[in-house]
Amino acid sequence: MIERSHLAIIREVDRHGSLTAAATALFLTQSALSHTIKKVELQLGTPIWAREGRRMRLTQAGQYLLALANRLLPQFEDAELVMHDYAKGQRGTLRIGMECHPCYQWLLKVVSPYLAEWPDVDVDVKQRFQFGGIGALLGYEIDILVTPDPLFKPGLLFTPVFDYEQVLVVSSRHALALKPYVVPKELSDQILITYPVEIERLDIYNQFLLPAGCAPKKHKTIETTEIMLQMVEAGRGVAALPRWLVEEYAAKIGITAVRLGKNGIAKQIFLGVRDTDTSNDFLRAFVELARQVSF
Amino acid sequence: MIERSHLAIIREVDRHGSLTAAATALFLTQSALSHTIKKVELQLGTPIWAREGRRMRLTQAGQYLLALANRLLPQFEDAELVMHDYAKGQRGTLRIGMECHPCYQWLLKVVSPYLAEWPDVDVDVKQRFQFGGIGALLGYEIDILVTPDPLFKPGLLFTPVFDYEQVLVVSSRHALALKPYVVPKELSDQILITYPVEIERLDIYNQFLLPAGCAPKKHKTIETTEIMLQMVEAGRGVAALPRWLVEEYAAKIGITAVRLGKNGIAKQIFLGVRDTDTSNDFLRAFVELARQVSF
DNA sequence: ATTTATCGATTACTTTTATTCATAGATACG
DNA sequence: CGTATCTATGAATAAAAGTAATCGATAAAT
Repeated sequence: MIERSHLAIIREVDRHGSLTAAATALFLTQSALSHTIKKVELQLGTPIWAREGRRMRLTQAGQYLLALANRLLPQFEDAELVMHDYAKGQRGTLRIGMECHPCYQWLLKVVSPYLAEWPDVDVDVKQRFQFGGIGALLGYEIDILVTPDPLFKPGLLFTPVFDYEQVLVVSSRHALALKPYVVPKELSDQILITYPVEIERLDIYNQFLLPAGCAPKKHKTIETTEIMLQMVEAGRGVAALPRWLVEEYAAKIGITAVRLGKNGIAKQIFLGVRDTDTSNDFLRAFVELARQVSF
Repeated sequence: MIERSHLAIIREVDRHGSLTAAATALFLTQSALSHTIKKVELQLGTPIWAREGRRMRLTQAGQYLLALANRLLPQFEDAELVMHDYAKGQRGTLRIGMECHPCYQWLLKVVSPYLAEWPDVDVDVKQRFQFGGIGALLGYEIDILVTPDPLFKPGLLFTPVFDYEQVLVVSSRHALALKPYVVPKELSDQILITYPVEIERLDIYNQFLLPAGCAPKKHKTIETTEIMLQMVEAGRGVAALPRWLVEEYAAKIGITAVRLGKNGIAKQIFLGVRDTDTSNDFLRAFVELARQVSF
């Protein structure tokens, strides 16, 4: 078997020109190298060097191995640096799962400074999970889950990162735009636009319409926030989104936020992680940064 | 230090799904693997696997190492096959040096079947040497020297591979074309074309003109055999070449071979090798094939 | 629900391998 | 021609790798 150490010997002998010098560079005695070399040559069945007096000339086989050494050794050495980064918690891939459609806009604000602070950490964002966000977290599909619905399970740890109010978005020219708040039955003649997720995960149903026994005139689904808001602006329907998001867009397009019910719908976003990962520096740093950015 | 064996362990554990199975594949006990793994993880400072009950899941660091293993291990394994070929004398590069210009045509006839017989041997031909052909052989610049001038030195071994007659080539329409042979003074009014080498290495001078105290009217040098022969055909000069070479071209172009002197000039081509290389199979095979082809 | 089989970790012990020391033999250099 | 320097070698030793036996945990089978 050709070992890494054999390649290292071949490279150092070539670099320093003699066994003795190579031995010093490798922190070994000349005798140790001589023994090792003899064994390797015996085992390979072919000499690596041709002995000419006290000079050692690489044979063709030796030249082949030298080329191999110069190719492979740097890869070993690089891998060791990488492993050192992993060991220090400086390197890795942070796989973030999103169970909260509008949070994407918020996430971008966190990821941007995070990437600058952790140059050797890659960030990956996933939005679809076969067994739900919690399942993805437990199944190591993702490392952090961004969700409004924490599930306190053994092995998982949820941290609230920011609070917001879920509001109704309507066109600025809409009849409801001037109201201080809307009540459920006012949506009975409206077209409601939501993200394409199960109704149980839509707060406007859970916490607003269903308790009052109401339903919108029609329910449409749209993937992207931008298109959804343009539909709303055009008076083609109303939607429920975080207030901060609506206010951000309100500067650019004609939309208005209206409180849902007299007291509004208060929401909270959580970051979930596996508790085995709490010692991971770059993961903990992300959670920390997420909280800072949000206040 | 990451060793080849560590990469092998990571690959086998991944392949077989368990330490126990990997241990079997590596002809080791499960205990041995467990020990080695523990040591490596301790030394790297980061776990390679996350233990979940009796399951082992690769960490990100582990996945990095697995990728490294899949990249590097095949190169080790391939190198071992190559070394095996070297050991059996089946592989290598045969560096042939030529000190005999027209022999190039002959060499091609030998190399062609040789390459077919030794698929893992590369052939390289060199024609210019800083310290002469013998020097190139002794300095490991080449492995075989094709030369008409053997020099019996300790450490070198010369084998005659074929005999030929050096003849004068003239245009078929040339006055000398009909003679049974030429004498030196008949060249006094001729233009002599030779390869661009030292005069001492030109037999037509050494063995023909100089002993008789004669010289050609003019001496031109040309690198390539083909152009030289076309010049001869055009009546622009005469040249000295091996008879077999002239006869080969005589079928295509209008040239004729004429004996140099009453008895002609007999020549012999030798292959020279270092005596340390005589145990090299593919080198010995070349010398052998060269003799067979030439008879 | 309980037994059984399987897995990985651990401890103590054994074997193998790597390394060193001391030294011989060979070779280049002043 | 001696001297310094190089590689090779044998015996001794230090270090590493491996094994056997066994434990605790966990799936799978009954």
